[in-house]
Amino acid sequence: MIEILQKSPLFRRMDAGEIQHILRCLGNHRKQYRRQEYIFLEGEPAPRFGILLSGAVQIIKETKAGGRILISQIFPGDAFGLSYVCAGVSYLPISVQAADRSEILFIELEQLVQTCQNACRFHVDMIKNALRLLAEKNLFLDSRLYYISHKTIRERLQSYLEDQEARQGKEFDIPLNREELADFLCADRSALSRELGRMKQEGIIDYHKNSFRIL
Amino acid sequence: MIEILQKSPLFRRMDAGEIQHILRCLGNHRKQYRRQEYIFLEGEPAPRFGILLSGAVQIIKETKAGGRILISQIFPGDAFGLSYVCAGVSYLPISVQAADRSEILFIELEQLVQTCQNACRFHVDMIKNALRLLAEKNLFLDSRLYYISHKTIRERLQSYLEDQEARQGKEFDIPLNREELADFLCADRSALSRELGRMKQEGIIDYHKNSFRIL
DNA sequence: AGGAGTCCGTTGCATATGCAACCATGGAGG
DNA sequence: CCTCCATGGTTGCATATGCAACGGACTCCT
Repeated sequence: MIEILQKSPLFRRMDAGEIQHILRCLGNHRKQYRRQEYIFLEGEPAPRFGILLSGAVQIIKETKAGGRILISQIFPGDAFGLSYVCAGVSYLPISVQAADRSEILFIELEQLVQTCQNACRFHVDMIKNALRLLAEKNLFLDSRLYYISHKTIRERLQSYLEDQEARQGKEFDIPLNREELADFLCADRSALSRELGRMKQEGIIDYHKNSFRIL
Repeated sequence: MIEILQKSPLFRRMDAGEIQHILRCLGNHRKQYRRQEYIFLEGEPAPRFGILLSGAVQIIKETKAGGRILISQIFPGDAFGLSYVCAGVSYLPISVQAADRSEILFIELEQLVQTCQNACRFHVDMIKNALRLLAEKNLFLDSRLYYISHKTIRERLQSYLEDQEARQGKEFDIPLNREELADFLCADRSALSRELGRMKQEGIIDYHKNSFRIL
């Protein structure tokens, strides 16, 4: 368990001893779930968030039509529900379900922000980590919105690829396959493929598999 | 100044005396800017965030083509740059410019999260407020992304309107005019108007000005 | 009254894109 | 070697939508 938490962004830069220590302040409230079991249910309030210790869980949304939309997948070490807890929502707009037998560590907002009686200085680090987590998600959503806000697939691709170039350099790999990229940019896979072909044809970009270059 | 801060989400639920007190811990670092002057410049690191005390500032992004995209407008009491600071970015992807003569209160991350020497308990409140701010923005972006991820304007409208209905009830007003709604949903104003007309025609919805109802 | 400005609906047209279907390639595993 | 499966490129077609232009209703100001 400590090894998992060391990889968790919420416990970033903490060693095993520090985590041991802070776990006592946090209450160490753990629970096991069976496959398919609901962890949070749409419509509930959100008094605590979770950290997945083992297994796999999914954030899902049930549509009016009865369908289920997969919002995101959570892997061991990841936190989920943090935004809802920090925003203090009284009605969860999504459900969280175990995709496998899973173990969850639950943390309450008060436990996170209160400087504990033990006056442990790691609290400050963990608060910083929580702020970082929310802020990074924010920037990620911001950038995605920025890409999608362009009306044509070509413009979406260009804004995305320019961003990747700025981060990784002249020749860069993208971490998504074609289908994932199409989903990410809210476009049809075949239409995206077509547009990529055209752009290569016109000499705007060059690519091979997942390696790209803007010309 | 205290009156402005009382309206600021970062100082939520604090009275004038508490704000006075916490300001001393925060350093009270203020600065005046003239119209057009840059407050943060694209490419800089982000060591501190700002709270607008008076005036107006804009978040802008310069495009490759030399154009300027207005990302968002900041009004007195609002914080800006918080996400970049909390995420610890070393390269700001946007610029912040004064749209009017403005006064800014600057706060550093360390000042926000460190329990101050004065051991003032308001720190905990402020940290909660910062978490809430980031989390709420998160949920806002999430919902917008959810609307936009639908491929047709009709579906975008439906998901948006259903959400508003869930929040406000059977008959609800939307806070955006047609042009703002079109921008928000990343659609063309005339196309959106056309689709609204069709939906009313088909008896799916009814509306008059900004008052809507789903049938 | 007249003029300017804002907001919103309407329409004709070109086209970008979703959709469905099919094929090619390459890797994994028997 | 063969089969199965995942990935991704291609294409025909219908249509949703961006774009540009215009007109009506309304407010505000002189």
